[in-house]
Amino acid sequence: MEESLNFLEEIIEADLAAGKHKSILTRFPPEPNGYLHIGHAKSICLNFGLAKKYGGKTNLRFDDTNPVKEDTEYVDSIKEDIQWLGFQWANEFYASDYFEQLYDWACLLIKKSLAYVDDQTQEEIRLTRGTVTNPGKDSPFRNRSVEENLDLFARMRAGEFKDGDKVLRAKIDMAHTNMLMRDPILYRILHAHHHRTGDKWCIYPMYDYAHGQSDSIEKITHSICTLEFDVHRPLYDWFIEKLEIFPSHQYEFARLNLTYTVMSKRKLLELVKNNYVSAWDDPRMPTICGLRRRGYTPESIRLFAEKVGVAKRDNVIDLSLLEWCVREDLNKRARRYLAVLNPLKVVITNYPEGQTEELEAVNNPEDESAGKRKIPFSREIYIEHDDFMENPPKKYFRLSPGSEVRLKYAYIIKCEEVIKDALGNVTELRCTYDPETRSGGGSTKQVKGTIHWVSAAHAVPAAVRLFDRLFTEAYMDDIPEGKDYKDYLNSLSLQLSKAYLEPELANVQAGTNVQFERMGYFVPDKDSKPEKPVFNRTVTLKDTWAKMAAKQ
RNA sequence: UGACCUAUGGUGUAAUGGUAGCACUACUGAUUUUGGUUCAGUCAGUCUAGGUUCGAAUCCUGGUAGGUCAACCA
Repeated sequence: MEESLNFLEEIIEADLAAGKHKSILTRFPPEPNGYLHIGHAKSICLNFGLAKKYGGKTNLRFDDTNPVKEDTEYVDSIKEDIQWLGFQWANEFYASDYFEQLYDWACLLIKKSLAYVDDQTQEEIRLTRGTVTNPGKDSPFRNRSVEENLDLFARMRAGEFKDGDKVLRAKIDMAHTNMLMRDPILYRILHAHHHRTGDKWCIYPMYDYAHGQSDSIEKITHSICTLEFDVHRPLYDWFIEKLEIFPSHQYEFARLNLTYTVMSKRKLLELVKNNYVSAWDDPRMPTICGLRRRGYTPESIRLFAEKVGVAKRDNVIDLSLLEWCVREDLNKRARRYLAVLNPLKVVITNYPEGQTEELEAVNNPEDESAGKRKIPFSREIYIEHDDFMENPPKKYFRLSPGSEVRLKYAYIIKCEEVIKDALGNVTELRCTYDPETRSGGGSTKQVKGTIHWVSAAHAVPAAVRLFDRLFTEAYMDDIPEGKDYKDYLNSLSLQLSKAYLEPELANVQAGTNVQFERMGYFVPDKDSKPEKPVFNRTVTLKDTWAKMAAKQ
């Protein structure tokens, strides 16, 4: 059975078969102006994955041609995230490494009468560019002599002019149907400090003038980018042709869109800047570092990238696929523990006071080699508040007055009495247990429900936040207008301040992924059918654990 | 009233002129010390109208729908 190829793999295989390249070289070219998100992860997995599959290499190149937006902080985070995802670049380059070469090539274009210095204002340039349906008009400066252009361009570099006074433009065709070909700007004057070149330059190349040539300099064979750069390809090719340099080729694929998820760098930056979230790595963020804090593994993200596929049509991936990918990975690897997030006290009235026994629990039901552990059981325990309902709907399997339920790894208990406070809130349950039903004791008694619990005397209080789907749902398609967005986000965040954890969890190392036994909650069904549980959203503890340890 | 890109179940993605397949979701059943997991199954698709062909998701033409392009951003 032959594995089917995506369109990029087909292109590469054809190129390799035709002897066009001996091996392939791809690149991942982020602009260091923000943190990487799940959309970049797709691109990273593609570029590195393709190179790996065909025995090639991948460069990391920072597209740092706009100093006013870029920062070293972003460079560092990008490198960290790529490595965390499990990829290693062959070379670390910067577009700014090529500024001198790019300048020389610009002079070459001038000499070939293919570029000129334009004195028009930004406004004039915009107006004379025409529209998508109307051709543009030639600049009055379009036919300056080579000598004058060379002189002016050198003086631009020397800093003789203010920002915006002049630009260098390619001389192509002001009536071209592709707006990008209407004498695109190559260089603009920007008296700004660059995070790498400092104050050496006051003219900076534009994306179109820098990207293809950078690819060419590095001899990138397959320059893979997203669909919106499709219209840039003729320009990309134009520079390579006129400069007669290594013919890199650009290929476009559809970028990733995820339901309920904000993916624009601009909006994510807004969330951080306005303190709607704590930082770029806030677990509610769709950034790679945010996903990492939420407990996503590199493996799960790589699996996701593989599952979403690569094509040229616009797509919106269902968030449930991403969630499926973590569960798929973690179900097999992460140990499971008991933790009660929203506790309700239960006193087992017929269990001897002061008695404690150790019960055996399985560390991972899908992996026997993970072994077993002991958990303490005693007269007073906490159960999940949601696991008790005073007036249960028809198909409720858990505790309600008079009903029986199994405590995972322990006994079957029966709810005998409900205790309420003055406001009528349920504050405690009185239950009895059946000593014959100890787990593994051979009892044949069956009950419909099994719930998790922790011994009140032994439990560890958790002063941490839990990261799970509730956070995920905070990503809406658009950021709501107004200032209550922060409250909105917080209302969707699950506070774990009340939670109690099984004592063994205190020994778990920081940075370990763990899963809690059924992290479920009830949501009313849209068609107002009886409410329906949503289950096992693979709750994981990661960096947060270190914070909790520090507090104690 | 432009150019370019795209169109396959609810969502993605295969099939490259020869049986429309796979995954996620939803639903059903089996197993189950959590309703999770696992296993089995069900629902559901070629935008439209012509044309070429023995045969079209695939090639051609015309429509339609969506996307991209008019930063001195990338």
